[in-house]
Amino acid sequence: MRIGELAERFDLAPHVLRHWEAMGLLTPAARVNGRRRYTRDHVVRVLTIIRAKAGGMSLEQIREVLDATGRAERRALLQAQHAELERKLQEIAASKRLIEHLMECGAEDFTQCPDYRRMVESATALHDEPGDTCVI
Amino acid sequence: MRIGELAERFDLAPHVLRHWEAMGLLTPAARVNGRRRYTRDHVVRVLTIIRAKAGGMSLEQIREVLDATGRAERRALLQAQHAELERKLQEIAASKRLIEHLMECGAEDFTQCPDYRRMVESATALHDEPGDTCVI
DNA sequence: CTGCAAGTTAATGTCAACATGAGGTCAAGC
DNA sequence: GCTTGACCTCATGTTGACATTAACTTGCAG
Repeated sequence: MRIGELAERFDLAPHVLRHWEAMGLLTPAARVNGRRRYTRDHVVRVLTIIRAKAGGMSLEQIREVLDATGRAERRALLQAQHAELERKLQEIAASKRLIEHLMECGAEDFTQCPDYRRMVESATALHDEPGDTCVI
Repeated sequence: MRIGELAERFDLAPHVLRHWEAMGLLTPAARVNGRRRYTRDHVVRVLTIIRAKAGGMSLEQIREVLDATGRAERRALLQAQHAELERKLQEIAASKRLIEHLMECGAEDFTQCPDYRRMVESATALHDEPGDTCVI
């Protein structure tokens, strides 16, 4: 399988696969006259990379997981990533609820809506000292 | 309220607020001897920006929503953003399920696990033509 | 044999969202 | 009057994940 075929299969540009290779994520099975050749296993690997990216991992993080030797090491990395995903889920759910309210509320200047202020406050970690004089 | 105080309140660097201003997201209420002055309303605005960023919006998108005049225009923007958040939720949930399986599975080379291959396939939009000879 | 599409490396450009640094201003405290 | 610290503008640097371009080689059709 040549680079063009593999790239087209996932609607990627070939240089993306070369980039991933340069980043240490995807080493071709062989070279034929200098051209890269890939196998079925590489298809799974590319799928894995795409899925991991969709979950918000950086190429560096993906490389760590793919390179991890042994179950223990990989488990630790995955644990961290799992927690991170859970955090993101909460974060996005909060933003979503906020938007739902904004659409219902319909006040001309939504920053003046007391409901909105309450939601924003509760959804954001405040670094206020307790007893601060400026009450938002 | 000076820029340093507002920034510290959210654990931001002052130059971040200046950057947001340069991007058209946050205009100070006034200037005193050239120094920016902010009000309580700006606190809400900063919170809004932070929350929107946490939801994955770009500064440009945030500016559009904040600048939107009229309920209709804002509603349209929010609708789009709401759909986008829903998509992200699904995406992240899929990645999370994948990771959960990886942690349970524990095969030495997880890319060989048939369960894994099935999950990755189902979780990724494939651009294969039906009847393609290479069956992953 | 001649083209041409697809591959190669290497260098450089892009984009967003800041970060950093230079050089200057301003009010307060000693 | 002099220092200190927070502020100012303007310019340039950084990061991650590519995108683009240049200049070259190779595989295959006609």
